[in-house]
Amino acid sequence: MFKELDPLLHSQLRLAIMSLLLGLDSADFTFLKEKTNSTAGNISVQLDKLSEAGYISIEKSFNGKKPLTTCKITKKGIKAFEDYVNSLKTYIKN
Amino acid sequence: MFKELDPLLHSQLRLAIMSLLLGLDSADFTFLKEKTNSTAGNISVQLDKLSEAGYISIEKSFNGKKPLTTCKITKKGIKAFEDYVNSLKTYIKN
DNA sequence: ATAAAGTAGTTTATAATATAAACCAAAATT
DNA sequence: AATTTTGGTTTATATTATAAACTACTTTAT
Repeated sequence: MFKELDPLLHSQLRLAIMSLLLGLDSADFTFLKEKTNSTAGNISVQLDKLSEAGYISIEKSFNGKKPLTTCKITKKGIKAFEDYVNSLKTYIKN
Repeated sequence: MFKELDPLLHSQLRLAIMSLLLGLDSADFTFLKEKTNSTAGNISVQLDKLSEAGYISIEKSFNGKKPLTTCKITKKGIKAFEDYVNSLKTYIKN
């Protein structure tokens, strides 16, 4: 009947992050922070969780002298997102 | 960009309950418990929350000698569900 | 040159949530 | 009459989301 909803994706902020990353080659910390209208702390925590799950990859470098955190969605992440959306449909369709 | 997700509906079990109620005239406690594959305690708590928010109405009666808790979705609940689905679409549509 | 403000984050604390476990009362079963 | 089942509620616990506080540096103003 109802499919399980991956708890890692069933979170407003993490879902927003994944949704953004799905449409882009990559995105940096500040971009995600602005687009999601969230706080740095919250973003930081959620990126870690997504990264630990293997849903995104994170690269830390420097943009000139400033730290730069770049995120990409992984294949596993794309799959998880698609599965999540499919599961969701068992709740909201019709 | 992303719309807020009503935290009351952004919960697997409450969403399942609402989804069920949306398609029925009414449903009783046991039915909801079985269809959602959840525990009585969890159902009880979530029904209270939905009821307090005015998303459902709860009627307690007896079926012969057995207690019977009957739930109906309210107009407010239907509206909230629709809004939730629309908000959700800002995250999952491509 | 140095103080103040801004950037790009991380870590820690707190409040809210979901969930399960324990419990209760009555009814049905053995 | 003791045990199990039914239909729940209440309480406890573990997880989560979120914000607040902090770090480390850079840029800007004085």
